[in-house]
Parts: sequence; C-alpha cells; structure tokens
Amino acid sequence: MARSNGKTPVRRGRNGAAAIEAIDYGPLANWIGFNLRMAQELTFQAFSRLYQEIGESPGRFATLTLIGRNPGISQTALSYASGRDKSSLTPVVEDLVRRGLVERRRTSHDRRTYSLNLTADGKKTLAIMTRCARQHERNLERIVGPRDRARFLQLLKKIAAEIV
Amino acid sequence: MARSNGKTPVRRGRNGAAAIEAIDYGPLANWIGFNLRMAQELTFQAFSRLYQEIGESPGRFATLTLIGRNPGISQTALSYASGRDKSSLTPVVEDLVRRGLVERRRTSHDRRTYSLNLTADGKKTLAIMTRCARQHERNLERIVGPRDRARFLQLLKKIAAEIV
DNA sequence: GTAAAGTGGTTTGATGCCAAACTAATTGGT
DNA sequence: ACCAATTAGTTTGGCATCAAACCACTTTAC
Repeated sequence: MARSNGKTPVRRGRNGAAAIEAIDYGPLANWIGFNLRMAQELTFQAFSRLYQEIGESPGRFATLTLIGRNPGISQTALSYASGRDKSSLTPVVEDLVRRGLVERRRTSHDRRTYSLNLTADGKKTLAIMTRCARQHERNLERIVGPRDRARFLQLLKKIAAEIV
Repeated sequence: MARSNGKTPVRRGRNGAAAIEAIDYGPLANWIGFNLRMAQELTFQAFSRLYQEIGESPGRFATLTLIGRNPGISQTALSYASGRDKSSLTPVVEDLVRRGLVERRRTSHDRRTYSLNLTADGKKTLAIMTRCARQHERNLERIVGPRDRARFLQLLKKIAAEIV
C-alpha cells in the first residue's frame, strides 16, 4: 500500500488484461485531492450498491437523519447541513413527502420557510436505513482501523470546514 | 474542531439565520462515510470554482494526466485508473479529441481498443491545468498539515483499494 | 474451424448535482 | 408607510455519473 513513487497497481481484477498492468499516476499518486476523490467515489458506489438492495438511495439517508435529529428544520438549513445546494434538495424533499416519510408545514411566523418533520413511517424507514448504513460504516472502520480512526475523522472535518 | 458529540456548528455564515444555529448531526457526526462525502464534495466544489477561472473542469485534469503518463492507454484502463465507469469516459475523451488535446488511434493488434495519446496542445494545456491543480493541492496540504499528511494519504488509498 | 463466451467502446435512460434566474415573503432604511 | 435589499424555495438548463443494453471484435473451448 502507498508506494511513494507514481506507480500503483490497478485495483481489483474485474477485467483481465487492463487490470494486470501497472498505471503511472504521476503527481496524482501523492495528491490529497485526487485520492480523496477516489476514496469517496468508490465508497459512495459501494454504499449505493448496498442501498440498492433495500430500494433506497444514499442521499435520502442523510436527509432523513438530519430531519429526524432537527425537527422543524428548514430546507435551506438542511441544504447547508448536508453540503448540497438548496435547489438539489427540492426534488429530494418532494419525493420524501410524496412517499409519506416527511411532513412539510409552512410556519406561521415566516410563510416562506417550510418546517420539516418525520412521520411515523419516516421514522420506521430511517431505522431500516440506519441499520444498512451501519453495516457500510463497519466496513469502513475495518479498513481505517481503530488506531487512526479519530485522527482521520478529525482531518476530514477540518477539510470540510476550512476548504475554500 | 471535531467535537465528539453530535453537535457541530453550521459551516461558514453564507446566509444569516440558518447558518448561526447549531445542527445535530446525530450518528452522522462520527461516521467516516458521511464525513468523507462532505470533505470530498466541498473540496471538489472548491476545485471546480478554481478551474472555472481557466475554463476547464476537474474531470479533464485527471484524465489528461493519466493519458500523459501512460501513452497509448485504452479507455477501459483509463476508466479503472480514474475510478469512473467506462461509459462516463466516452464523452470526456470525445471532447478532448474534438479540442485537439488527445489523439485517438485504433491499435493494429486489437481493433476494438483505442490508443490514447496527448498532442502537443494537450501537453501545453495539461501544464496549465497542473499549475492550477497544484494551487488547490497546496490549500489542502495547509489544512491537513505536514505531520499527518502521509498517514492520511495512506488511509485514503487503503479505502479506495479495499472498499467493496 | 466454428460456436460460445468475453472484452472494448458507445448508446440510452435515469439520477444527482450545481448555478442562475425566478417568485413570494420578509426585513430594513429613510 | 413605503421601497429596496434580502431570504426561502422552485424552476430550468447543463453536466457528470452509473447501469444496462448493445455492437464489433477477439479469445477460448471443443
């Protein structure tokens, strides 16, 4: 793992010839940005496959969790909390409301904002999704290992907080 | 930074009210998967903004670098190397060829595969993009810090290599 | 040598995301 | 009290991505 020159073996032999050869990543091999993207993209794909089995999508999970934890939250606050643009959230929330997992009320003091809350069904679905997510998280923890876990997490948070 | 309970302040006060309140992230606050996604998504957005200034997109950079480092590489090998599906690569390569940055030849020994190479223009453009990417990388390094850099990188690679 | 299985690349359909323009409601300055 | 600036949410347009179906070519098995 982590040779410090640019050569890295191609991952997983999913298909013969191409996968056997070594690829020269050049400067990419030692750049945080590239490796962050690779790690996240592959992790996200694994998560998606796992969620596909229960007929859900990863985006729904974070959204539902955040609503559950912050009853009455607005869509804009939710968008900042989940690191997505507010416009991305419109269809997601719409879908969750349509499926009866989230209840959306206009507030009395400010008629622009919505107040989002989980329904009973929403809580039940969230519980199922959480079990599935925990499985995925266990896989990640096994890879990172207990020794580095805290520091690794701290660095990810630091990046999210400080990147311009 | 990195409180270990579920409370985290909302990032950057880009808009008044919502940004001031604290959000309860619940279990998400301590999950590697979620924080990996947040860090990468925000990093990628920053990178995109930076690249927008030179009229390029981040995806092109990795692609061009990998072609430059691995002359004659096939699209499938490239797709594995960059962690994307081969079908995602079709329009990217098409664009690079159309703009005269990449040359695409069919090989003689296997007429299915393409052999990708940078043109002189491609090399020039890559050099410009690399300068820009280095700037971004410096930002990330400043955040991670020299002490943890190697270990952090190693863990990202480990995740990319081992996640199912 | 031929048929079957596998592989490289493209196409198609769906999803998720952002950014900018827009509507409706609120706030603040004068 | 009013008008300008701000804010919440939606719409639209564009892009990147995957997955599955597909075509052309190659390899393998018999």
